[in-house]
Amino acid sequence: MKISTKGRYALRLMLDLANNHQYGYTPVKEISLRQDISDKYLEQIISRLSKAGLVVSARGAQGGYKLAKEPEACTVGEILRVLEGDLAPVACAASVHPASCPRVDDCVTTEVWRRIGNAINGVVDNITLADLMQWQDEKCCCK
Amino acid sequence: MKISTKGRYALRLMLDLANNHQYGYTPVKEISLRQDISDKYLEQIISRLSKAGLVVSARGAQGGYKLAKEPEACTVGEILRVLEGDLAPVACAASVHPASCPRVDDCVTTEVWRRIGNAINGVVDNITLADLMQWQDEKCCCK
DNA sequence: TTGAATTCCTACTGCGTTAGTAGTAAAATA
DNA sequence: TATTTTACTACTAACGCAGTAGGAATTCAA
Repeated sequence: MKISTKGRYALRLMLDLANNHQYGYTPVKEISLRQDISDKYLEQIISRLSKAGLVVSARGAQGGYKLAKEPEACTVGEILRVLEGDLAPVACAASVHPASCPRVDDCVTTEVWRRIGNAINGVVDNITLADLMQWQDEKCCCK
Repeated sequence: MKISTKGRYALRLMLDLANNHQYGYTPVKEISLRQDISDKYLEQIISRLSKAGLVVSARGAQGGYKLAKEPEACTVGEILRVLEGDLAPVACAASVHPASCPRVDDCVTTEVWRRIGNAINGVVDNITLADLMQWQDEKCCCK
């Protein structure tokens, strides 16, 4: 019941892009240095975020990646789902294509999984990158 | 971000015991037949529930397992934690022994994981086996 | 026009976890 | 004493995770 490094790194990556949003394209290598994550690994992750349309890329020198939309319009839920898939804790309770199960008729545990899934979605769909940036500032000020 | 078969089977197992609570001890083999899960595998699962004190066992003929407390006093959270461990989505946000992390000072994503964990706990700690039994009845009546 | 920077694509690998299977010892009952 | 049942532990096949590696394609700048 854990989120993989891909999902965790994706969030740090996107927050990094949000922090540098004003400077245009950011190369993966820079993020890699700042976040201390292998650039090759980050590449795989950001490539999926790119295909999902959450970031846009520019090749060649001076290229890199930037957020496809403003930080306040990008939710944690969108990001995590790209890397982790549906956030329901079991396949039969997925919110998009629930897996069919022979026991579905008399299985009441599904309701538990459904409620957990809803709770998770309720959290991640209501936090944006802008929120994370603000939390950062608040944390910073207290020091 | 999925719950393993151990966790899922554990819940079905405990619900089965709850349904048969009035009849005293239930042997694993019976549960295995009803739930269509390998008895040897169930044995491993129930053994952990037993060590955790959620069920009590009796060896020998006419033996088996039964719930250690009434269905209304046993929450889904207790059950899942025995098999899945802490339900926080990442180790650094665990509610009992959070893993320490070198980035903890400037890492704001922890707050996301903490909120997800709280949401999950909020759900599972407020559903008891008795609730599941009631949902079963309601489902049954509609048919 | 060449070299450097950068994304893009895909194959490979080590390792730990999951999902079981299997066998046997110990205890209790009838 | 035979049968039923838990208790314990070792084993294994398959899979997913985490990361490495290498090279092709594209773009910019000197």
